[in-house]
Amino acid sequence: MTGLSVEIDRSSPVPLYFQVAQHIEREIEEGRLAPGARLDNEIQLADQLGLSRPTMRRAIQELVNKGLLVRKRGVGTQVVHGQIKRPVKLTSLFDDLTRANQRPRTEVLAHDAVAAPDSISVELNLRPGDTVVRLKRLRWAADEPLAIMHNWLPAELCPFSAQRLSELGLYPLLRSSGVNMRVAKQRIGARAATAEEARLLGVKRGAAVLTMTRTAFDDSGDAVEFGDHIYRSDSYSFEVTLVDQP
Amino acid sequence: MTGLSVEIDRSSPVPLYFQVAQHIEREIEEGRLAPGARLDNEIQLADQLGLSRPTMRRAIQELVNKGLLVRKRGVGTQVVHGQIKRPVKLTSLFDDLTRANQRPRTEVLAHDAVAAPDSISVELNLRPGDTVVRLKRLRWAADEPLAIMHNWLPAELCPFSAQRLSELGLYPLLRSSGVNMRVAKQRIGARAATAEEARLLGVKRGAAVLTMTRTAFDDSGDAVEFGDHIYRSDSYSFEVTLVDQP
DNA sequence: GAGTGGTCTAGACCACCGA
DNA sequence: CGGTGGTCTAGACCACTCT
Repeated sequence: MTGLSVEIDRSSPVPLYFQVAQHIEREIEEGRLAPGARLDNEIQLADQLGLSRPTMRRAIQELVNKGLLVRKRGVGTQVVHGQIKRPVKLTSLFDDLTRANQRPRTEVLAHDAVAAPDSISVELNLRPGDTVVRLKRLRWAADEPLAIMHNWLPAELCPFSAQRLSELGLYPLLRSSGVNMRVAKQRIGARAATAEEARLLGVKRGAAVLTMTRTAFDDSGDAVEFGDHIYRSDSYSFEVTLVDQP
Repeated sequence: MTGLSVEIDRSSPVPLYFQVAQHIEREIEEGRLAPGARLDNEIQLADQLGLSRPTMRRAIQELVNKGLLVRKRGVGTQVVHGQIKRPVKLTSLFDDLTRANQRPRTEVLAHDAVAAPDSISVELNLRPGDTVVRLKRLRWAADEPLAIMHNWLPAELCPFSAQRLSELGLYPLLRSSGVNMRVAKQRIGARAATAEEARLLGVKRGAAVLTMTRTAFDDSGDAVEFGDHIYRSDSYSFEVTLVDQP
C-alpha cells in the first residue's frame, strides 16, 4: 500500500491530472514505486492530494494507457512488472537520436518539386498531378549511416531550404510553421536492400533492412506527409507498447 | 455539420460511451460519416442522445485515441482523412488470420518443459532455473509457411496438450484458463534468415525476415509470456496507428 | 464576441473480487 | 460482506479559434 505526497500547483497552466501522472511516473522510474507495488485506492489518493476522484482517476488512466500501471476491479492498482520501455511516439527519428546523444547528421540527397505520382497522391489525398515536394535524405548517427528517408509533402507545406532541413530535421520545421501532426499510420516490414540502398547504408547488397511507411495527418484530419523509410537492421528497431482496455 | 441518431440501450451491460463510440465507428466505416465531416459540438450531441457531456466526450475520446476522429479546440471535431486502418491490437497472429479467412494452421515443432535460460528468466521475472514451458510452432496460412514462433511461459500457466495448441492457438487457450493479458511490450526488427529458418519458411537462406519479440503482462502486472517470432517478410508486416495527444 | 473543446468538481450507483 | 474500480450525472469555469 503506497500513498502519494505531491505539491500540486493549482495556478499552473499544466493540468492537475497531468501533474499527478508525471509525478507517479517519476516515482516509478526512479524506483520509489517498485514493480508490483499497490497504490492506495482512488478515493484515498484523491483526498491525499486534495483532488476530486475523476481527476485522480484520469491521472491513473494516463499511466495505465502507457502500460506503467495495471488496474483490477475489486483489487486495486499496481505497478506493472518488467523494465519500463517507452511507447513509440509521434516523433521523428531525429528527435530520438537527439535524445540519445548520437550526434545525428543529415545529408540531403534530393529536394525538388514534382508532379505527384499516383501512389503518392492517393496517400496524401491530392489530385493526381498536384505538385508535391520530394525529399530524399540520408541519416547518420555516431558517424554510421542509419537510414534512407523518402518524404513527400504537399508543396505549400514545405518552403524550407536544404540548409535548414539538414540542420533541424523535417518535423521540427513543420511544427514551427504551424503544422501540428496528430495521427500517423505506419506499416513496418522488412526486405532485402537494393544495390543503391546497400551502398548508401554501408551494408552488403541483399542485406536485410527494416522498412517503414508512414502517412501523417494534422489536427484537421488532412494528410500532410507520406514517408517511405529504410533502416539498417543492425542498428535500428521499433518498440511498441500495447495496452488492452478491458 | 452532422448529428447522430442512435438507440441507446440503458439496460444493456455495455457502457453507454461504448455503445455510442461503436455507433460512430460504424458510421465512419460504412461511409455515412465521410472523411473530413464535422460533427456537432459535444453539448448538442449529448442532448441528441440524452446523455451527459462527460459521457459523450468519453465516446468521442475513444475514437480520437483510435485515430478515427480529430479534435481542435475552438473549432470542432472532424473525421480524419485517409483510409482507415486498424491499430495493432493485443491479439495473436492466429486471431488476425482467422478474421482474414486465411485458413491458418499450426504445426507444433517442440513443446517441452525446461529450466529457464537466463535471458528468459529475466524477461519473465523468474528465478534463474525455474521451470518454463518452451514452445516452438510453425504457422501456416493459405498453405504457405508464414512464421516461426518461439514462446516461453511459466510452467504453471501452460498445461495444454500439443493437440489443443495446434487447434486453438496459445492466446485463446490462455484466456479460457483465466489469464488476462493487459500489457505487451514489443520490439520489431529485421535480419537475415538462418539456414534452418529459411528451410522452415520456404525462403532462400539469408533472405530478409521480420522479427518480433514480445513480453506480455497480465492484469496483476506479472509477466506471463515471452515470445520471439520470425515472419516471412514477403507476406507479413505490422501496422501501427500513433496518436499524439496535445 | 460567440462558439468550441479542455479541465474540474462532488456527488451517485453499480459490478466485481476476495475474505 | 466490505472494498475496489467502472460508469454516469449536472453542473462550472477556462483557453483557444475564428470572424
